[in-house]
Amino acid sequence: MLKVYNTLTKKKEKFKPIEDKIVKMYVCGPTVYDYCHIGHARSLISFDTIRRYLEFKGYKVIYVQNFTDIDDKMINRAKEENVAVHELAEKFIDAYFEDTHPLNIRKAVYHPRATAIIPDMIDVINVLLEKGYAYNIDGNIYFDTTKYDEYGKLAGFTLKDDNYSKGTMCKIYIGEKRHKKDFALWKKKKEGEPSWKSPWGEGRPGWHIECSTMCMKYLGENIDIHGGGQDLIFPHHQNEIAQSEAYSGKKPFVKYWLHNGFVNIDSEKMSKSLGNFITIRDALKKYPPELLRFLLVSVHYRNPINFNEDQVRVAKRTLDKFYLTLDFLNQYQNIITNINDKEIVLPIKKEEKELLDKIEKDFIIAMDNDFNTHNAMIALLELVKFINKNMANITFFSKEFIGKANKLILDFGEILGLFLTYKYPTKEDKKIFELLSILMEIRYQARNEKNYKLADKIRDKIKEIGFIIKDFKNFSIFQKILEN
RNA sequence: GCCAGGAUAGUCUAGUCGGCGAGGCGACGGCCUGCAGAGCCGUUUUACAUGGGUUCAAGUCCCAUUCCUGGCUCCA
Repeated sequence: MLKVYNTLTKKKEKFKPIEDKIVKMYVCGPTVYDYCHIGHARSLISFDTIRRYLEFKGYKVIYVQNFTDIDDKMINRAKEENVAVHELAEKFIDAYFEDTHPLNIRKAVYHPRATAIIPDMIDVINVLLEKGYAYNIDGNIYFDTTKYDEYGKLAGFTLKDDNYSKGTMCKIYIGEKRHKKDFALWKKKKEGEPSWKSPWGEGRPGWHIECSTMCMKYLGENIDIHGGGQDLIFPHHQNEIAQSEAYSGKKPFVKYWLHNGFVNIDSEKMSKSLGNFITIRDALKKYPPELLRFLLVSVHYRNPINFNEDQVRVAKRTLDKFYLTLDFLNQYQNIITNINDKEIVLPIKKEEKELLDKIEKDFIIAMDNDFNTHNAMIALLELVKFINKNMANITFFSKEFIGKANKLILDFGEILGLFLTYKYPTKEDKKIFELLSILMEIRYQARNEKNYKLADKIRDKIKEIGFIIKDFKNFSIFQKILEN
């Protein structure tokens, strides 16, 4: 039974999509005025993992993620760099895919851009005006939050208790808005800015309206999951709810609101304003992509994660344990053939069977509990430890166990977006594997004949190509050296 | 001020619709080893912010308090 924590109710709830077997899922994507940072990566990886798990549970997931390609930040940055806004967008949308691909973040079913749905947004705004939820002041259209009685329910406040004794709100410029929490649906054109024609004159959409419009256009007026970072709860998601429900008259707009926690750098929030952000691009120069994904997925998605060298080091050590297991399982056949002329096939042992069942059960229990990837990983780690522990004694395992253990780790690994190169080796990978296997066989013989000169030469040469060899008592394993 | 989340051994991270004390890292010791690297084992056990309360039983539930983080303003 899958349970998810819903920001709207602040409780874990049983997950039951509106339509059987189909999950309609929308995740807020980046504003494409800069490279994505590892905070984005965390959000994207969290929801990518959630998507993968839902698919594992048998749901068809319709996953939509937007690109915000028009807003103040876009306009300002374009001006600074002296390029057109759409050129800026092109550049960083391309960069988005370049950066997310190595992290095994799958593409959404739809990746709409705000500027591609301007007519749809205008339609939505029109209806809001007609229904009296919005007002027009000289070509600027605002949403009237006082007309929508549940305003604040996601963020945990009501307009009534909107008292701010400690300063923050005094700074807010209310301007022509009727209420300080009212927000722009449409902004009148300013000189030199991109603009579109509308019934209220030239202008451009406000920030929040694009997500509502896209949700409704691609998924419908009621969707199952809407995700994003915790910083989007207010005002962005709150405003989305208000305008969507006001538009359609159907509640709830979103059944489950899911929000991921922040990435902290040395215990401080990573943010653009603090300037302590690390782009995915820079991180990938320093760390292998799988290590990054592993690190980000090893913490529950709602908890804060502290990103520093120490954490990376710990993650690396743990990941190495997985690699050792996987390489062992993969090379098991070679190892066995080297050691024994003829194969000994033993039936799977009770202990092995029980362990596999337990791991599978634990993994699913963990993931069913609000996608607790941390515990899911601990379950897999238990299997890894069992294998690594008994590895030195090669005849310990039954062949059936080897196959099943390998499949289990790879299948579950795929849900976490890990170990995909083991599961889906390319033709090239397979050839390399065959070649290395031959070399390992030769080296094995050389070592048996105490011809260490040859054995070491092979080891050195293989290392130059990018593989290290680990010798155990009766056998050796080759491992790919991770590249950044 | 309001809202949300948190405080678990040297450190990081689980567990939180109650029922004998979790795991990783680090440290120390050992085993294995032609070399190298790695691996394995053991030790590091009055761990749950504080004070009350409920209970046969509380890290877990209730009340109060302290401190931390985030949001209330563009931000994943």
